[in-house]
Amino acid sequence: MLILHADLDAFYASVEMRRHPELKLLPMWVGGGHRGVVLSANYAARTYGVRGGMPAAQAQRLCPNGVAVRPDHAAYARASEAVAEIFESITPWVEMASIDEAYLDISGAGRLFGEPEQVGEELRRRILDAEQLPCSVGIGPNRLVAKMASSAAKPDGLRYIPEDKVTDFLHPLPVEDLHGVGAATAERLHQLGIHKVGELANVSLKTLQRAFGPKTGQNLLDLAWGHTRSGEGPVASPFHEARQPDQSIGNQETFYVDTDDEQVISDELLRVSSKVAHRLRQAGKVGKTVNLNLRFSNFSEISKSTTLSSYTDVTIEIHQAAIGIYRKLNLNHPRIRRVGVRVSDLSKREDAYLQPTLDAPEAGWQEAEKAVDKAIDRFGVKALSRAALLRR
DNA sequence: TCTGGGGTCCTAGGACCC
DNA sequence: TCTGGGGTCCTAGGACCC
Repeated sequence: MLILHADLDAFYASVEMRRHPELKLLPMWVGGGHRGVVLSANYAARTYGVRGGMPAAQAQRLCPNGVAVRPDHAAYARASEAVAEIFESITPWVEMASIDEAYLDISGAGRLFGEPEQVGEELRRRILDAEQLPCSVGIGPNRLVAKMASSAAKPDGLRYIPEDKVTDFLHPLPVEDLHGVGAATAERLHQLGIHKVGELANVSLKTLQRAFGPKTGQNLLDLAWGHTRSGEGPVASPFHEARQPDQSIGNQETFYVDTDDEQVISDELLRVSSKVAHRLRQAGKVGKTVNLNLRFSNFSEISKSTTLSSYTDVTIEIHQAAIGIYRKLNLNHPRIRRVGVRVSDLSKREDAYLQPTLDAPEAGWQEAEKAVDKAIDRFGVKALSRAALLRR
C-alpha cells in the first residue's frame, strides 16, 4: 500500500497572491477584522511569527507592515475543485480530507509514473503549472505516515518514507509533531517524562491506557509506531461509496461586543438557527437533537442539548428548542461572547418519518421556508432577513 | 484591538434495565 | 435492610483538526 498526502501550502494566502501578485513581495495573511483570527499566512509573514489561528490583532502587532486580506471562501472552493481534478488525473483513488489536502492511493500509479517520488513530483508539477499553487507531498505506507511526511516536506517539498524507514523518521520527532497530539496531550506526556516519539513508542500500552483511557492510549501507541489507525478504511474511490455522511450541521456567531441582553441573544439564535435549517434543507437532511453552545466573555463554554419528538429542518422549531435550553439554564446576566446551534442525529429527509407537531402549523412553516430557500437561491443569503431581525 | 467557524471523536458519569 | 455486575443510552465537556 502506498499513500500520498498532498497539502497545498498556505492555501488561502496562495490563492490571494495568485490573483494579487504584488502581495507576493509582502508579508500577508487572510483573515482579520474585528475579533477575527488569521486563517492563513504566507511564508513572509510567518518569519515574523504570524500563524494560523492567531488573533488578527496579535498578527498586526508582530508584523505592523503585514497586509490583512478579507477571505473569499467561494474563490478558495473553486481553486480546491480545480486541484481535485488534478488529483484525479493521477489516480481515481482520491479522498479530500479538507479544502486544501487530500489522500491519494498511488499503489497502482507506478506503472504510469515510475517511482513514488516521480509520482509525487509529477503531481506537484501539474498543480503548479495549471493552478500556480505550491503543494507539499508526503508518501508512505499509510495515511498517518504520508501526512507526517508532507508536514516534514513543507514548504513546497516532497518526502517519501518507505515502510522500513518509518520508525527512523518518526522516533526522533517531538511528540507534539504527531498528528492527533495537541497541546493538552503533549503537556500530559511531558509530565510523564515523555518528549520524543521514540520514548512514547516504548511506554507500555497499560500505562498509556491508564493515563488516557482505552482508545486514546491505544491510539497514541499506534501513532508512535506509524501504524494505520484503527477504523481507517481504504482511500475512497469512484468504485467504493465514498465518505461517511455528515454527523451534524451547525452554525455559530461571535457578537461584535459581549452581551447579556436576552432579546439580542434570542435574535442571534434565530439568525443562526435559520442558517442551520437552510443548510439542512439544502443537504436533504433532518435532525432530531438540537445543541446550544454558549461561549462567555471569559472564554468558558457550556453546551446543552435536547432531543425533539420528531425530526426537523424548520427554523422556528430549531430556534424554539435553542431558546428553551437557554431559558432553562437560568443564567444570571451572563456576558456572552458567542452563540452556536448545532443539529445532530441526522437522517435523510426521505428516510425520516416527518411527523407534524400538534401545536405548530408545520405545513405552513414548511411552505414558508421553501419560499425562503428560493429567495436565497436567487438573491443570496444576505438579501433576506426575517422580520424579527429587522426590528432594530 | 485577544482569541473564528466548520467539524469529529473520546471520556466520564448518571439513568435505567436485567 | 444494605446491596453485584453488566450493558446500553444519553448528555456534557474536552481535545483535536483544518
